[in-house]
Amino acid sequence: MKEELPAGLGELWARLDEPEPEPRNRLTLSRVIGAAVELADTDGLDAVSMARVAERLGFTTMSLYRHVKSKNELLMLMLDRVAALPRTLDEPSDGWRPGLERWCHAQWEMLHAHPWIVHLPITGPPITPNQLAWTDRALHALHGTGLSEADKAGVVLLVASHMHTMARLSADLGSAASGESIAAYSALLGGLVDGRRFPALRAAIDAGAYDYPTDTPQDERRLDYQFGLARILDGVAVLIRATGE
Amino acid sequence: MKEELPAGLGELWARLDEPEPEPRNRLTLSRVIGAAVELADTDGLDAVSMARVAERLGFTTMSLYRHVKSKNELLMLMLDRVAALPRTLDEPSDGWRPGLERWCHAQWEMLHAHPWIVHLPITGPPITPNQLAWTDRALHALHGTGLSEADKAGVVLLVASHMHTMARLSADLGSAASGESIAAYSALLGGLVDGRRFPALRAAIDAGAYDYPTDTPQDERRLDYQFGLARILDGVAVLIRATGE
DNA sequence: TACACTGACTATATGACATACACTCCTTGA
DNA sequence: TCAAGGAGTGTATGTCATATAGTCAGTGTA
Repeated sequence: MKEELPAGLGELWARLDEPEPEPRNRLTLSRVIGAAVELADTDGLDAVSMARVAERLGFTTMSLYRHVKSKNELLMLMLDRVAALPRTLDEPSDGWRPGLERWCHAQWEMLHAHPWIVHLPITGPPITPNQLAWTDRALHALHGTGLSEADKAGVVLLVASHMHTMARLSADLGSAASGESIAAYSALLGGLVDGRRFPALRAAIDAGAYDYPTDTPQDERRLDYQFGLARILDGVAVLIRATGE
Repeated sequence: MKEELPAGLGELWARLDEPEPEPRNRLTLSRVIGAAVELADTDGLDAVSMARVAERLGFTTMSLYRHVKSKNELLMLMLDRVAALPRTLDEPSDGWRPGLERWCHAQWEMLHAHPWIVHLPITGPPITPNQLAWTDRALHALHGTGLSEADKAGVVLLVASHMHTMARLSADLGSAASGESIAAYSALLGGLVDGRRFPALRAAIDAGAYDYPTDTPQDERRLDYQFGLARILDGVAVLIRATGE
């Protein structure tokens, strides 16, 4: 959770673009990142320790530090590795709203392919090339709306935050695996909430507003981001209309 | 980040309500929580280790485990301790929107009084009494809008998530203390972003959309949650209007 | 051919951390 | 008076990131 704003960043990105020099049995930055990502994908972010990454590559723990300044840097590089912009986003959209919706869908796909992303102890703003690319695409989608640049930036932050939050919720619910604990939670909540202390909440629970569908297959049981996104975009539409007047 | 859904929860809440039995020099659950909260308030969440909490109380590390099952449980109790509903929210509001806005303001105050809240490694849904109370108040604010219970729940989740996200951003930016690194980031961003690769982002930066006001006093330099909230509530208004038809 | 240098990896060590486990008392109730 | 249990202690284990000091093979220079 400690944060040092990095110094030689450009240098780091340059190193990323270098081709693999000698494909011998040598350790490379790319291999380190790859192993770490694999670990996170299969066993979660907690499984990513310097020791385990090194072991998977057949080297000693400390060898990683030849290629990476700290574990924090490795985590940042993992994010960048995985956050490549999909082709889909290059096609032109008809209007800002479909554009942003497509952007969100792509973001959602990425966040679900690598659920550990939302658990990265990242503090501070995005600075990796791929992250900047995502931001650029979202801003681009708002081109022609008449919004000020500051408003565009605000909208992008809002939308991106929403996706991030929902993905995190979804990942947490999903990793409380097999749905059992979800059902358990529903029951727990139902039993815990006293109608006298919490009448509004009680009513919502009784109406089934907090039931998660436990019968749907594992993959579908993602939390839905659409509802919130629709509200947000409706609100953005209001702003755009007001700006145009 | 590992999650076990707790067993004897009701029992735990009951223990919270018990009056302090003997105010001698004994360790109590309440004192443990209090010391932990003080530590987090002054030195951040990372400073909260079982060892340091115990030291502050003049006991050994292991003594804490007599009152708390795990550090995770302690973190949950810290949150509950600090998340008491303020009186303000009891007064009636004229309409759902002012009601939600008041709710958000109160939430913002709380999150800023204890910035570590947003860094709690909480996975899974809220279950402490005070958290439920907050949810209940928010749902209550939407009473009379004609929304379905499920929609109300969706709106509350959306609004609460937004506050949480903005508080987190604000805390992170604030803890990169003294504003220096914020300015440093602005400069870094400005230098890093290539106008050919990221034209939309470049335009936004050049328009000052990503400048943080470094001249405002420390306390005011909080990230603003109002912009996003206004968009969200505008969107909710659209939904309410559509529902009423 | 000799040698020093360098870059890549290893070995070992440190200090923080959560927490298991086995105790030592002191208080309380019978 | 004594047994029992509760409260707190002491010690130990395993994991973690990472500092520091090697080791060793290959390379360029004399």
